[in-house]
Amino acid sequence: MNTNTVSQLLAKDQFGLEIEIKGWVRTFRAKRFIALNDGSTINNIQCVVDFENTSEETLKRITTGAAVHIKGELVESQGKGQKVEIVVTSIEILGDSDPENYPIQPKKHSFEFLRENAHLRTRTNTFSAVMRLRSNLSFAVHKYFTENGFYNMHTPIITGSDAEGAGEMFRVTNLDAKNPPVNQEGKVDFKEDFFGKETNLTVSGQLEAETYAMSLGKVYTFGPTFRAENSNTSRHLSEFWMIEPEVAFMDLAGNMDLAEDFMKSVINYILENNKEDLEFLENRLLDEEKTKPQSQRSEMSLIEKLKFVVDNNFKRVSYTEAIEILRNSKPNKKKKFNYIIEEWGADLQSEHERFLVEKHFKCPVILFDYPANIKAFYMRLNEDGKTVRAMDILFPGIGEMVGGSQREERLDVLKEKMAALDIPEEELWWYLDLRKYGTAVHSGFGLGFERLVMFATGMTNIRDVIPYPRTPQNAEF
RNA sequence: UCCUCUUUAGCUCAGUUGGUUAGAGCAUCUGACUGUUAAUCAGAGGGUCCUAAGUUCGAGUCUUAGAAGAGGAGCCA
Repeated sequence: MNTNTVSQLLAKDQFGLEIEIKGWVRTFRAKRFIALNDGSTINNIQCVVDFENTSEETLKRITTGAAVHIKGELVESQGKGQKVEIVVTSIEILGDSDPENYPIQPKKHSFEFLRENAHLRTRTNTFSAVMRLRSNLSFAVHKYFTENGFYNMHTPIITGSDAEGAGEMFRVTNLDAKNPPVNQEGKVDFKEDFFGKETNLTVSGQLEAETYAMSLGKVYTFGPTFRAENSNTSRHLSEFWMIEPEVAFMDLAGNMDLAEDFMKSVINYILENNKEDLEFLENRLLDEEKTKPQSQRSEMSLIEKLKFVVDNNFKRVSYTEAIEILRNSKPNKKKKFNYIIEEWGADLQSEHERFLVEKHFKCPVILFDYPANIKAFYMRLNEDGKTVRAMDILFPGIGEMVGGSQREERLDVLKEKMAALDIPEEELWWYLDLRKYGTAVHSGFGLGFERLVMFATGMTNIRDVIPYPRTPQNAEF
């Protein structure tokens, strides 16, 4: 006798096998039918209990959420709805689950409620599907880069430079918060802190990744990233996972090619390996859409959307072209936008990005060559002197999925831009060294992993695609 | 951080111009039934109406302050 997973048992086509299985009870119907799940698949296996020959005491302990060990025979199902089922010969209750208090009831729960029970929410179909997909997407990320000659690099999580400019940072300190040491200027003296200087949690591994790209050629980091922004939206987390490849001798066009090929590859991987989970999530979304008016329903189902991304080229549009499209668009002329586009140089608001992606092109869009003054200091200045080789990839329903650029490789230009933004050279002496010794064209991008998971699962709140979301005022679990 | 909305039973929600003992569905429990698919049928139990202060003869309902959650915005990934 072997201990199997539900996934393995459901795939078997030989009947009459003596088998064992351990899992958790999802529902127990008519004192006879256990729907058993062990996490190996979205599907349950039906276990048929001979209740006439099972003690009343045992039957009472078969409750939603209980852990059980079942021995029995795998047979062709007599009922409709499943191919195989288990005729139970013995059942052992491994762990009881008090039905009066168990929060996950056999009924629909709101995502808000399940978020408060995040330790139990993967016992539901939706969250188990989402987290299996998240796991496989993570694997697909490493698979893609490894197969394409990239080295995985672990960039530091505690960082000593505060010049990355990607957002507010979380300070890392072990000074006494009530009574910190103070210097002569009356400020906190970080020289006495653990690292002898001010340190923070990383907001990006990019600068460190650049150093490795300039020796190992093609590298990527995939790790946790922290932003202390007070953002209360369904698209932002204080702690999230970011994928950041960095490649030497690659220009912006190559960067766009890489990002597009990468995204198609990982989405294709789950289309091939998570069919059942995707079908479940697709049906969940279809049910949800039935409650909406026709005009608000999406044109494509979840799987159709994923296939569309894999099969079609992303639309590449320069910032300048995008401004022209927006300026001549209906909502701009009729003043429907909250921010009317009037001239070149305006920063694009999310309403503009949504218009381009969801109304105008109806596909993922890569915007490139942005005005220099709305982008970061390290981006490669174009020959026109006003734009930089930056690119953002915008996805329908998600917004900005990727932000990347060709990096400024010319020492003098980089120094000028840092000076203009008051970034002290001492802070980034090592970053400048890359431009002093063997500098070369290089590029990379950052991709928010959770936003990828959102797109792949159709979930609309980023807090529902990470196990334990960290957001302002919330670090439970 | 700003704007809008929400907070009533374990969950999802209703609750009229302020008025007796605050309701429904699901869940739970009890009983019936037993090849069911979120089983069905009958019955029962279950309430700090988010918190604090106020107005009033009387507040779930009105006012003020606060907390938490959601949606949108900004910022971004």
